[in-house]
Amino acid sequence: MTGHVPPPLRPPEARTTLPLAPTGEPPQLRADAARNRTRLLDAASRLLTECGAANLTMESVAAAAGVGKGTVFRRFGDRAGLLLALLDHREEQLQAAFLSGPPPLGPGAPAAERLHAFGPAVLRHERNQHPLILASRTDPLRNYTVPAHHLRLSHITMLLRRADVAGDPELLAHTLLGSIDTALVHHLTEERGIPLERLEEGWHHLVTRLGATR
Amino acid sequence: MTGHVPPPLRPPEARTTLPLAPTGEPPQLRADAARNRTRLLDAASRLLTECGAANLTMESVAAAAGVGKGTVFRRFGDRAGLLLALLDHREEQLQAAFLSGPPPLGPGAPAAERLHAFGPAVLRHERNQHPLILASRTDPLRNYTVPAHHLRLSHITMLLRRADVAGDPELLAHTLLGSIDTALVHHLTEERGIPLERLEEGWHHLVTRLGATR
DNA sequence: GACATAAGTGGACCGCAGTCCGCTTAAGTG
DNA sequence: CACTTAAGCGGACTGCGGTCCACTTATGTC
Repeated sequence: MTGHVPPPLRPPEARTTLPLAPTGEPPQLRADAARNRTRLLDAASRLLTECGAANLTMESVAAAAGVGKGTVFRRFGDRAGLLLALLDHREEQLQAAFLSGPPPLGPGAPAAERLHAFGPAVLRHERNQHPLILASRTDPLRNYTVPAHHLRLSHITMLLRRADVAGDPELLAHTLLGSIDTALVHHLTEERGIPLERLEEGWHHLVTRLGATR
Repeated sequence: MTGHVPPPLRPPEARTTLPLAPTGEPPQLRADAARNRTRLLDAASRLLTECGAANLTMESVAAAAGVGKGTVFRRFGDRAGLLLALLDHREEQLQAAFLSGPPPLGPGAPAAERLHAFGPAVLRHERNQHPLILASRTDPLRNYTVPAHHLRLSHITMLLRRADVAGDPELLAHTLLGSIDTALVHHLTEERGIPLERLEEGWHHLVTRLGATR
């Protein structure tokens, strides 16, 4: 979840040494690269609060971090990649909460309960990050390939199965996630003036209707 | 639905003449402007099939239509506006089908039937336009303000009410539309290899589960 | 410590979206 | 038809995302 290294560029490289830990890839950066990475993230996060997402240019981030523009792109691939990396840290907290946190969101509660708790948790988690999240959504398809989304999706799918909800679990999971998608939520709350509470009620109603009774 | 005139720029202009028809705005273009508009749309549509959406630049469209670049922007606002205008014509056919076409999609059938018919109709309508639709989605919020989306939304909302579906009709309508959103459908069919038929089944299941029995 | 090399760096460069503003022209008015 | 004016026009210009490649450097090896 953590290391965004879009251009791994490492050739297929048939492993000669057996992997001690089953790490998919070694995201280990060279010392200077790792230092520049954190510098860039710090600079970006500072500029973000100072100037807003709209005024955050790749060049300004590079300048603020004291590195060249090319370095930013090499590390994060593109602008969306940088913004996604900024979101990543926060996302880990949410993930920890639903993967291993206390019930009803975390394990320990019945699947239906966890399902009910999931929507409000996401809504509240993203509540203050709408601008950044929206700014990271340039390509409408990219969202589906982001690791964070994948994790949420498989989590919901798993809960739907465990709760014995009828229907296609994968499609239902997509639909559920779609109903609390940031863009939609932002539109409903900001443009239409619908309070978050009503969205939470909507989530509960939907989950109930799909057959996950509390 | 038809006239995209993003920069009307007409000042508040307290009407002195009473409007004979209650037209919100006069989208009537000057003769030369109207001619250039169709020229631009023709050129764009030609370039689109020849080079694909990705290679469609505003400058190339302008050149192909024999007008200046500024004219394209004045008429369509931005790139997305041009692409949306291209989609508009096709969209009208779909609208005609669910607003005044034959049942079960059009009026005449019970609301639940129409609801069931709506999903497959949209899926099939958009089937061949994914690239163009996706290319028009730059701003994740814009979709919600597009007239076509608004119309679909209020249509679904109306059907949900008439079918006496329990819950918040507006939120449910958003959720239903989200479940057949182009980006999602494209991802599921192209990336995940899920056939359209399965998506249609998913739609029927969802609508049924929400309480609209056939 | 000398060496090899893969990884990292930075800034010149490119293409395109979008803006600006002085010029042109369609279309009412008398 | 002469005149007025608001709408339209076009292309130079700006700013940013993204690419490229010659140069530098960290790191493992002997």
